[in-house]
Amino acid sequence: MDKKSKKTESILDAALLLFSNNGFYSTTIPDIAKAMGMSVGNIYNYFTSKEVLAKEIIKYSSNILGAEIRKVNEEECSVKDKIRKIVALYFEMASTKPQHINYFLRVYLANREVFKDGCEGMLCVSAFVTELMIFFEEGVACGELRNQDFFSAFGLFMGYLGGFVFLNGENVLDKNINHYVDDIALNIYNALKQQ
Amino acid sequence: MDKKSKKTESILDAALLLFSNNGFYSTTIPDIAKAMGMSVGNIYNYFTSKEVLAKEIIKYSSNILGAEIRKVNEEECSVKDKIRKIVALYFEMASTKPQHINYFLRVYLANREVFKDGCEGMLCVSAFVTELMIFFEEGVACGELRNQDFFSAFGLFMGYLGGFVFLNGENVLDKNINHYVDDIALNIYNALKQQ
Amino acid sequence: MDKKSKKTESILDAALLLFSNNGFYSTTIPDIAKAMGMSVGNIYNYFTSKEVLAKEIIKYSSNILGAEIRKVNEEECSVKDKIRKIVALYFEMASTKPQHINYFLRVYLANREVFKDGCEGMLCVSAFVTELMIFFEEGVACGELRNQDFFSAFGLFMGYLGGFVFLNGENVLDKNINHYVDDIALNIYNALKQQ
Amino acid sequence: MDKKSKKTESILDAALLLFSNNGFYSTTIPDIAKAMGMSVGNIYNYFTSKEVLAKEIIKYSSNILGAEIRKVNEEECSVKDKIRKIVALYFEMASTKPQHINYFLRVYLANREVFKDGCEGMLCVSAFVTELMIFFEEGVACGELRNQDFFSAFGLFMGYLGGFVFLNGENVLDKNINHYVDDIALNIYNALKQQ
DNA sequence: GATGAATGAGCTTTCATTCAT
DNA sequence: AATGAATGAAAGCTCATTCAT
Repeated sequence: MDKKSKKTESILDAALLLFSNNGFYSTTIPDIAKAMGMSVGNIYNYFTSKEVLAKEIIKYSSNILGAEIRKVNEEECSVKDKIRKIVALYFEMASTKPQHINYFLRVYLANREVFKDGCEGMLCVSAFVTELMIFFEEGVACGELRNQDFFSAFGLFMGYLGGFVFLNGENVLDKNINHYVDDIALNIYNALKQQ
Repeated sequence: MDKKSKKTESILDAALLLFSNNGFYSTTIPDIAKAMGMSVGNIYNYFTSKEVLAKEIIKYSSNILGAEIRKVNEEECSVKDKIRKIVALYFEMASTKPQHINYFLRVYLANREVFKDGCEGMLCVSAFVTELMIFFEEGVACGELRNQDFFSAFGLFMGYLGGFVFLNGENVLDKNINHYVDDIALNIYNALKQQ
Repeated sequence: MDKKSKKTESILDAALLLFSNNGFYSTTIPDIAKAMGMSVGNIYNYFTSKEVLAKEIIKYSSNILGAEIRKVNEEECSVKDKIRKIVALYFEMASTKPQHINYFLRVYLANREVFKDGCEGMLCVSAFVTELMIFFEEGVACGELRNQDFFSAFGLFMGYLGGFVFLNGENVLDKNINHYVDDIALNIYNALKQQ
Repeated sequence: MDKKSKKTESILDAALLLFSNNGFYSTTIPDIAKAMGMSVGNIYNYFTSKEVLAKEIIKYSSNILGAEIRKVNEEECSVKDKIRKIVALYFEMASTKPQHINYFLRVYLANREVFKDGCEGMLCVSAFVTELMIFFEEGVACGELRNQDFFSAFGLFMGYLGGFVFLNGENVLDKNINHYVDDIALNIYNALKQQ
């Protein structure tokens, strides 16, 4: 990776962290610059506006999350196990690198006006959606999952996991989020399996 | 209802609409005032700050949604039917009065800093959560639903429906959202039912 | 005193207290109304504006302070004793009804723009100035005080006392302000006496 | 002095002039910006708030006045002469750079709420108070002044001079303020001298 | 006389973006 | 590439004053 790409990525990382913690509008460009030890003006040499930066971040996070799911997709195991692995990695991510999931929940999902131009129709999260689509279609193909509308299944999977991470952030769960993996994987499997 | 309460509620309605359409930070008090044909200063005679207004709105919407679910809870029918009715009313709401659900998704869920003081731990949405808790516990009591952690079930129900409404708003669904009611109700039932 | 005058005076009292404690600009008409248990609008039936109210108050306080000094002027005693009595009553006032002196220091002396029209040249504090003028001229007439420009003497007297009350308010004095009466009366006497 | 310090000081000068002429609350940040030919926002790159600016100004003026008095303190002359010189320089200042003294009278002395945090107990005017303390203690040490409480003497000195500058500003004096120097210096000397 | 909802101009402060260096 | 001072529009909020009741 060349020097320019390296700096571009470190801006993405710093901004991701701040946006996901404090929200898009409560994070300022000077905040990001200070967090990086970089000047305000120089950030604009890498991203032409705050909105563009926000759009690049969602693609960046979507790629990272998608790559994790691809690893599961490439494993040789039952669909039931795959579901468990995806839930586990999602919650693992929520514990160790929560910025990716929080960015999705707090920035992407919420500030639609920011992602209006250029991210229509899940375009900016397609890396991630695609992997789930592969997972689902393979599960249907091998007969383990019921054949249904993809978005009915996707909404279940992602809404459930996202909602649960939100509940965890609200501190309403009795136990650590990782304790819920089995329960939740089972619920998802029961919902999607061939009855 | 006296005159003052009436105006208070009409501010809630106007602000709810704007916040849910444009987001909390992209909606200004002048925007709300203009939408109401009211002066900026007068809004502050009813709500002491923009944040306070946002908190009152989430309680207001939570009450309205909760009241709808209570009606289903009070009906005499199978749990399976109740799930279907709740999904249907949720999507009906998303079609006819989307501001309530969008406010939940776009404002409450996303702008945590705004709801920090006074809404901790789902406090401001308790009217709504309580009804779902009643639904779930009755379902368990009559043996139709598997006994599991409430939040595992709640996260499924609400994450799923919320996520699906989001997908609908993104225009990625092939059909009108009401066409998915049966699929989704079935998935939820399969996930939660006594196996 | 008729009902109207009574209410007028109670507005003066309430506003005097608030203005002297919090300053002219930091006190609002609603503050005054609330302190009185009266409506905002009704205050305007008694005083046509906040500025007019402020001007009436300085006359009101000047009358009260002037009346106190007149009592001393009317006593039969040496000029030296009169000085002591005036200092003592001034500090007594500063302890028991500080609003009058603080209004003079914090509102009248400071916010010149408010008193521009109608209070030029000490006009609004003439009741008070006049009494000190009488005191001074009698002292000169009886030979106890040196004949000098009145304002040289007035500035000493009032600047000194006012400044001292300010120091007291700043909590920089070691002892209670009343302990300084003798020292200060002596200093003033030494400054003004026939050498 | 570097460029940034230079601009900081020129903001202090501009704001001092406006505050002392028009009062703290009647002077707006846009007023100051316009007087400087600078943008509103940029002022906040130098001072974090209007209150902070006001506090910096009182320290700035206190330093300037203190430095003038130090010069007198360092001269070799009688205490009587020093009093005259201090009175003369004070009135000279009141004529040529009245903003410093007026700021003290109209802004610092009056708007206590503004100077509440960080300027307690004359802290922000200590440069000035210290010099007068030195003057007084040297006068006592050499036997020319009566040993008395410092604040009794300080209140006389500063209250008198401040009060007189106020009277001058009110246009009630018959003659130019500089004509009163001898009278006033004599009064102060008589008050403080060893009898 | 008495009320207090309503007005709207104006305040302090913020911040994305620019640009001379 | 890098800096950070500078801009200025726009935000949230306040409050003297009015006026229908």
